[in-house]
Amino acid sequence: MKRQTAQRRAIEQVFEQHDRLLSIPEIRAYGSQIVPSLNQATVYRNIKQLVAAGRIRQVNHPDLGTRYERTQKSHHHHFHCNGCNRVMVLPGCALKDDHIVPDGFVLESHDIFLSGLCDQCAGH
Amino acid sequence: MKRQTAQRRAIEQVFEQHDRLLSIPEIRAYGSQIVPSLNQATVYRNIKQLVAAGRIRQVNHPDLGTRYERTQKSHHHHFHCNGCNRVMVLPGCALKDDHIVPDGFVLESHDIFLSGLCDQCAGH
DNA sequence: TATTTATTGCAAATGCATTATCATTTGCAT
DNA sequence: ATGCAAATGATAATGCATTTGCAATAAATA
Repeated sequence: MKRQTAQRRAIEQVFEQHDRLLSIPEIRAYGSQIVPSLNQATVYRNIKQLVAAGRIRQVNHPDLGTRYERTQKSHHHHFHCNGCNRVMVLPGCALKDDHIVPDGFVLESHDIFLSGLCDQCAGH
Repeated sequence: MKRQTAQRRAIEQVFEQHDRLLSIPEIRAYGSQIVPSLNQATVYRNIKQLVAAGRIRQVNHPDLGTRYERTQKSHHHHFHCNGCNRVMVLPGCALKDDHIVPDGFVLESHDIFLSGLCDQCAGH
């Protein structure tokens, strides 16, 4: 990551414009609107570097596979809309506070994946 | 699934003996203790049939990939121990009851994946 | 502006989980 | 006990996401 390139700027811009979990094809599609030549291999290469640099984070969604999002966000969970198939961010924590692991267990982290319909898809 | 075979019985037995999320290699390893010849392709074939028959369910763990568990269990979540690397079942629900999705959203399902240390790995 | 070399685009290659092929074995009805 | 089709074991093949090789392009630096 020693040089500024239009492709890399485009990819970062995609994450600014779409504040939700994105797949490689989505990143490539949105990025192509900025830099039409944008190649899939270039997306992979830059995503890898951005993850290594700590600017974006990989999320393995149980239903959708590998996705990416910007790191600079506070604790949140992901909501997958079965209507529009997008994954949006729900700020805050949905985990019960009390006593969810058995005695003796140490809880270090958790991931919560919600799904259903977003307001647009649910409302008629 | 028209015939009873030693292999299929062995695989079902594995799930009875190990009441947690199992990977294909784990199923194969435990099953081999019952039927030594047990082949990996046979495991895949039988797992597929057992899933189709509704006897076991596939779970895509965000950190560990594809795993399987018996269906006949009430609502629960999964705890991945970073010590012994097993995934155990925590009965009950750890989701906050109130107002976790924005207005207008419809919540249909959720998956919660916890991780940390189990009692055996945490206790000294 | 010329030079250097990181980065790109393209296509082929890789790794991996899963599936298909096929000869052999085995459950089960007769 | 026999015959037939389902199931197995061994291995090759597939699909897919991701990676790599390489020539061409384009940032940065002098």
